Amino acid sequence: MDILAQLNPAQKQAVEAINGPVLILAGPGSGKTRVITHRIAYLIKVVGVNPRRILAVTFTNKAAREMEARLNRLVSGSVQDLTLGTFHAICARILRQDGRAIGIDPKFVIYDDDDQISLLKKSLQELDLDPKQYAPRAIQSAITAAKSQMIGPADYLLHGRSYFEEIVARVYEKYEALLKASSALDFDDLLMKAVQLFRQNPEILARYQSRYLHIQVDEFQDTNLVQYELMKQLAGKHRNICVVGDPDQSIYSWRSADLRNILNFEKDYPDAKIVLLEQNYRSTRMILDAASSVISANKQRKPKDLWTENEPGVPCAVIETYSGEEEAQYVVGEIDNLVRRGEAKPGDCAVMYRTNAQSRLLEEAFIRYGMPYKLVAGTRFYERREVKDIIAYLRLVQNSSDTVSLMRIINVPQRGIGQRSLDELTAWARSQSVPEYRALQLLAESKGSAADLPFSQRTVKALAGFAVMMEKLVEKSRVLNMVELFDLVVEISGYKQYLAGLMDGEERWENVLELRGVAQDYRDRPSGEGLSAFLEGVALVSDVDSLDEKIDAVTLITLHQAKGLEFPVVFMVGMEDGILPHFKSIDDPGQLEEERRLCYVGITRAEKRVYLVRAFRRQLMGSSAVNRPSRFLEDIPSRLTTSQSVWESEDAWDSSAAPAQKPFAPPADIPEFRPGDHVRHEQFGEGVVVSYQKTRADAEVVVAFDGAGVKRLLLSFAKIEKV
DNA sequence: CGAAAGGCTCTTTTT
DNA sequence: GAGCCTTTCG
Repeated sequence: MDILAQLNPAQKQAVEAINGPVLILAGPGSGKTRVITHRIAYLIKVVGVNPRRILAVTFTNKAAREMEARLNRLVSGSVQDLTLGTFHAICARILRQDGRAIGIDPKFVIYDDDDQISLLKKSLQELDLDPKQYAPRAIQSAITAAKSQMIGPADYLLHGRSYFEEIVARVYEKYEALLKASSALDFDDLLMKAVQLFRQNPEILARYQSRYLHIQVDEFQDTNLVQYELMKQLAGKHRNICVVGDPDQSIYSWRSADLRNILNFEKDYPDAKIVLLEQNYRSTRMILDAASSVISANKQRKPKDLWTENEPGVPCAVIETYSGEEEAQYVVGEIDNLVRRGEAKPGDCAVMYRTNAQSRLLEEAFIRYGMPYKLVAGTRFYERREVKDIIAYLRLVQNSSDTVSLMRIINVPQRGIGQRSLDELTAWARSQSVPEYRALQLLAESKGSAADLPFSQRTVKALAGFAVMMEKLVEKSRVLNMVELFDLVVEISGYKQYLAGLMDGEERWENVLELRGVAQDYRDRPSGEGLSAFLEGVALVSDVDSLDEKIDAVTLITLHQAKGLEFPVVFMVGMEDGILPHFKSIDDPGQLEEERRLCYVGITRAEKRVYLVRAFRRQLMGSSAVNRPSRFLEDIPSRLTTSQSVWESEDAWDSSAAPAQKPFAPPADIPEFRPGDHVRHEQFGEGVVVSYQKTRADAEVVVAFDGAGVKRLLLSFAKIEKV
């Protein structure tokens, strides 16, 4: 196959420019992913570069997987030798490998947002500061911002000007000490420490530099300063670095993404070749024109000429409904219409919104209507309590210094270890200057002869019991595979029984089973390695990673998550001032421009149809508010739109009433299953039915597949047959 | 010690 | 309206 054959001249140029720095400015739908994959394929197949010597950075794990799949079609085999992943995943790998050089325990755990907050609260406590006066969230964002500029606690103190910053500096210092004591790194550390490692150890850097002959960075407009620094370090020797981005799609400045990276790239690499991809293959001309008219209202931008040979298509539908409920109902009803007319399948449609909170109304409408949907975040699987609990057990098995995990689960399920006992434990551990976990071990050893300890007999027993259980897990973890270890944890921690006694226990148990499905992917690895790979995997997933295109259901997704995706039909809801643009951004011109880019990203996801939907009034934070139409709507010339008002009524929609229109038509015969039935699915293979539940228009079945883990499937769309 | 109830605050986007 | 914290009672 000729790799260059199906590319336009600009794309071809981008693929062939393999020597030296390259900056590709790629408009939406311009075949960016195509260019990246073809470039890598070209390097491997035509130039003969060993895949081991190529590094490709993506924004999400999903993008990485997709790229891998596409590459496999272009150059079969050898793709697994590529280094491919997110900045965070790649840095984690580097630090496990070489972090020792700067004092990082190779068994470090990765702390997510939640863990960070817990640790910050603990820091405040130890410093005798009031968490009400100094909101952990605020401190966290200050620390994140500092870390993305590689400012450590000591530097922060020097920079600190306000009183708040002084406080932050103190907390920052304490927080770092606690991280260190827990052998933990937060997300920002992964990046920052990698840069630090390379700065302080030129010989280690040299190794990576020589290895990576070619470096490729996607979504460059959303990188921050540390990421850029890291990239520069790695490209230091060969200078074959290719970055792809679109300033108009920069929507992560709040996560310290810095558009200056694009400008600096041209400065740091004056010989950079710049390629513009301006032909759009995705959208109709109407959609592209509407998007262009929105984005051109931004002042801070280089004008760009996007064009397309696609047909004009239909105008964007601008819809006004009465309330948030009616908005959701309109969306479902309209999708139903499209499906009935044969214009689209549910899986062709996406509903996009600014804030996660907006998904609830939509979800309710989809459920009521019996329309299949998949929610991309919202559920936040890895943030669920039961999921985090089980992961905390496993983390503690791997790394006994992990205090945050220890404190999380020491009394879950209840073991009679209350707050007071914990305070005593912390105090005693400190007085003995040992970590909490070690203190537990000491207690377990001295059981009985512990008259001088500041604990009651009962407390000692409870604490020691926990320590003994954990020790058993640690011991077994050396011989068990990941699934066996998982099962053992759930069993001897008493977690299974604990859930069984809870009201929503069944639902939460299903989540535990789903996590077990993830563990199955690591079953075949050697014991210790399986555990650390599993923990790393679950620490660095993003919500879009779980999006499954193969399921024919409407996608519910935030505008941020939608970046990089495309759908034939896009509904953007909440097109109101205060929502998009968000009220927090309205007063700041810079932030307002980012909101506009967000709007642009949304519109440009669409291939055939765009609906811009708003509600006349809606419930916001409890009370009802009347919002003006989004100012971004004014930027779209009327020749590109059709407007319609579809008020159902002035009364709030009675949610208990039957749907106003006929429900989405399910296939006439829905097969029935029972738990325990053996079934086969065309993608997932064989498995056993865990549960079966009829809904109004469909049925949902949960199956534990032998290979693919536990899946929740809608029978009207998934093809399942009894074995 | 733990469960339940009541009161408080904040809601943007996420690797 | 949800989640988090504190208080209160058993």
